[in-house]
Amino acid sequence: MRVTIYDVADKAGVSIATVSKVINNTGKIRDSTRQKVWNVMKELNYQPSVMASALTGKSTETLGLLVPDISNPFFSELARTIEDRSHEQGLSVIMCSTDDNEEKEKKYLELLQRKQVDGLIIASSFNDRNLLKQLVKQNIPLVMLTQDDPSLGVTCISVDDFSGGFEATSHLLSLGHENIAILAENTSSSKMRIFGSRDAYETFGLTFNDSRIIRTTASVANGKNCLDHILEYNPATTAIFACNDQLAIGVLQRAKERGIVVPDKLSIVGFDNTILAETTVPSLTTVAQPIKEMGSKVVDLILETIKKQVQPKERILYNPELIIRETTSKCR
Amino acid sequence: MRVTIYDVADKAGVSIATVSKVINNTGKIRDSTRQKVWNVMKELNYQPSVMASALTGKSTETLGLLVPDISNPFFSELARTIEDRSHEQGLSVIMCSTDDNEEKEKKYLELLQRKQVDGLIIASSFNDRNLLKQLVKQNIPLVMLTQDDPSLGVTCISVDDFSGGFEATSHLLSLGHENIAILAENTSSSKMRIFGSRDAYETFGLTFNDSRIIRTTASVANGKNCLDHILEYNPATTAIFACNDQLAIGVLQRAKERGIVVPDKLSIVGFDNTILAETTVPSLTTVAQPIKEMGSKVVDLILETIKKQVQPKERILYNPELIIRETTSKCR
DNA sequence: ATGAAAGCGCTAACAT
DNA sequence: ATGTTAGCGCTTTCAT
Repeated sequence: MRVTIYDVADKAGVSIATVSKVINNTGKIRDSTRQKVWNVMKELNYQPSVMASALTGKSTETLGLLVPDISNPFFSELARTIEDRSHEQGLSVIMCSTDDNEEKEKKYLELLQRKQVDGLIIASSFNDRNLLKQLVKQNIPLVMLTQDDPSLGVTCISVDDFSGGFEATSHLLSLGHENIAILAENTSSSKMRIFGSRDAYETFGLTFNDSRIIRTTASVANGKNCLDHILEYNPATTAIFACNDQLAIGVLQRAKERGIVVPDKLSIVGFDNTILAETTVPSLTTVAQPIKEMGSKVVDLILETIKKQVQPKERILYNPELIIRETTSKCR
Repeated sequence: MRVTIYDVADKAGVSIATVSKVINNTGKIRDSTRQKVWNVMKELNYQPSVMASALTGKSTETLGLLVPDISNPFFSELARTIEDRSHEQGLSVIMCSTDDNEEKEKKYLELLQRKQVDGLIIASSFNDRNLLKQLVKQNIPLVMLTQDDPSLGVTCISVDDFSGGFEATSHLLSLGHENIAILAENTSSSKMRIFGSRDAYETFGLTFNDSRIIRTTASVANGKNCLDHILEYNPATTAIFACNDQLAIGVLQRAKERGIVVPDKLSIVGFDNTILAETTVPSLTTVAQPIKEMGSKVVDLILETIKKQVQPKERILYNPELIIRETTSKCR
């Protein structure tokens, strides 16, 4: 059987209360006693049960992380920094890939609550915002990541999507492209990127056309399909702004398959600057998010929220950075 | 406060024992009572506490997953299938990236034990095999993934690394390459891939040279450095077999940077067939692992182990598949 | 078919 | 400075 606090107490010749105190560094304990207990703990290889202590009201030292898909490089890179920072602070993280699927979102949220996670990091869009509102009402520590939705009244950390969309589109516009298609997801971030794009058009004195937006979800395969679609219905398109790297790469690959030279015949801008962006040829012009900073920050923030027991509802926007590589060139 | 079993019992006018029984579908309960309790649970949105039930000896419904690095596409893809399968079976998974760092390995193992995870999936090499042996001795359900080490006496799931190494090298050899460098990690899988490579040499009646092995760890950056090293000390090298895609891609990129045309001047074979392999240009010849099957299987197996409370110690090898793309060609 | 009560491993208030 | 004890929310005998 498991070594319990009783075993330690017995062997050390003290009460369990004393042992508990040395574990948690509370109360007043004589140094010699402390030392004795320490020794016994080591000797017995005693590991305090998180379950038991959580039951008494202490924390579970566990965070829940919801992302659309952990196998998407952007989110796995994000997850990695979150994991590192969490572990540094003594927390472990349970990962949940929601696929932007309403049922899964709900199920995972329930699961995580049953597990009494200390806090939730939500980097996945929620079809049913009410679920989130409920969490807030229940005062469950919660920080949104890559999901800037002020209406929720919780802390949001994200890149400045508006500005990112603006930069990406301005870049294309300044290269002379006017026939630009946008590949977007059904998320708040995509929405803001589109607004940024629209703003760029206006800045350039051009009119933005909603019909150039194609809705889809992040995957290389979808990127390919989108290009097929574009070529069929808008063959005059000279540039594509994809709201994430995976889509951009799908476009890039299909272009290659169809003999369309990038960037000569088609310029492409992605978003996220994942590892994928560097490994393609031509390498992908994209908008970088400061993944490390964001991941680190979100953990610090959720920890703070947990400690203070109040939802701080800040709104933190990081600056995106347009990284010009080889998939964009002058329109001709 | 949280809704507890007492609240439900009160409101339903029964004892907590009865409620417990309907939750777990144990004992004999009158249908009408069951219905009544069900209704109250729904009404109160009651969520049984995993903590409390775990404390009574039931499972925590949690798995620990140890990988070298979740942001490595191979492992994030693997993690995704594991996560999916686990959730299907009602389990959540805590992720731990060890970086093949002995301290982290130890720390995470302790952490996961304190959390009383039901089982461990270990896809990370262990510097200190004793830690693993201890786990086995403590009878903690444990399955090794991508780590075929029969000496451990536990179930191992992996691709047939020997055969993978053989295939990769045979491919190169049959193209006429004889001056092949190998980029390997310090893992059991790399070791077997090297043996496979050696076997290929022997099959071709050639002698394998240990000095052509370069040890490193998985990352694009390391791949680049390795090529620099090779070019300096073995400029006659015509082909490289990298034990994972990241290294292969590093090589590919550096080759491009240095003006070495792939595959004309240098052939490259990777391993894993991650998303990266398809997105490069030229696309990467690599050895595919059946990630989905392996991920699914490992969860089923650990579940079985948990249920039966005995370590089954099977050894499951999946067949690798050489995928010939564009980074390999005849030596000339 | 249902309930009372002991116990899981721990914390924290209260005694001593 | 240390110990006693009452919970925490649940499961599981054992009564009834």
